[in-house]
Amino acid sequence: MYQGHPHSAQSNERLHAFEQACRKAGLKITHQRVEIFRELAFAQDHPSAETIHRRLKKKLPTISVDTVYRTLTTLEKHGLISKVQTVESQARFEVKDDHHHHLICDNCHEIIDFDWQVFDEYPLPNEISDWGKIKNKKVILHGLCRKCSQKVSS
Amino acid sequence: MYQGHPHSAQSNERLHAFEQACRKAGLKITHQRVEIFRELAFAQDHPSAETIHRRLKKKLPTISVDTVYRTLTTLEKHGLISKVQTVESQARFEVKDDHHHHLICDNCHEIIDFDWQVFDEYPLPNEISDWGKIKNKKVILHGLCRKCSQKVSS
DNA sequence: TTTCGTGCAAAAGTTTTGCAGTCTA
DNA sequence: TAGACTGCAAAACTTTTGCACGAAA
Repeated sequence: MYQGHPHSAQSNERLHAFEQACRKAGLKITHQRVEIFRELAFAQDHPSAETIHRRLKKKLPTISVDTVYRTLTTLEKHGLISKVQTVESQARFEVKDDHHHHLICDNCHEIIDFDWQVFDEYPLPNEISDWGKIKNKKVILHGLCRKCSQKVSS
Repeated sequence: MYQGHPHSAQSNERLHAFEQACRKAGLKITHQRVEIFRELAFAQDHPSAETIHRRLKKKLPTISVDTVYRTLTTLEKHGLISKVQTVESQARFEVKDDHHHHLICDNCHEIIDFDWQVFDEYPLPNEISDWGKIKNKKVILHGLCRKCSQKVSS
């Protein structure tokens, strides 16, 4: 359910898989790309391009925002990451993973992932097949996270 | 499931309810607001501010884009309409209605509504209650609509 | 008549793009 | 070395805001 710790073996695997995928796609493995992907893979909060840029400046002081945008667009085009559906003005991203759902706090805009296997296996209503071909189904829950509901009520 | 025809009794009811809600909220009932709401209520495609503006120019040639933006923001603030979650750069809107789900074509970006009562009544996973308080649950299906899958395959 | 809303124009916020130099393979 | 990638700067696109006039209650 949750993503690995920055220094775990699982993390290195993830970066290794990323480099493999880049090679396969004919993308050069640049310092910037690796760091952007790493940032996204280890963040649990589905950050925007601006957020990723801000965080990376500590490590790569000269990285530019447009590189972050360009890289995210490229990686999305190659199916390595995806945009998250939100009602916010800035686009937010996550490492591609079709099988999870989102829990969104309407106050602080935190987005966290959750699994729901029973739902995943549940058949869709019949009428849907008339519409076309479904590739992905996802549940999005909105509400107030624990922290925000305490703030609001206090 | 679907929204009423422009000239049905149901439609007039909808507009009437809108005017009531405006009065209750202390909002003046201007020509522009009524037309923007009407456009949204009768459109079945969850239009963006730009789209609404383009469509309204036939009827109200002098209406400005910023009025459309301002009106949509105001109506959303008062809970009469809502933003739709998308991965697109322009925000899209719909008349507020908590109990329906979305079917999105990844090619032409058509968004249509569907009902799924079995899901609505299905209990959430237990762990969710640890996170906070859920106010709304929604299913979003992605895929290719019939028209687009034919185009792609031909 | 008073207050709120609109249209205009300008600004702010988000993302994309052309170009010249830099780096990966 | 060749082609792809980056950083810079400028542009494009989306949305918001200040102000003066116009419209609703």
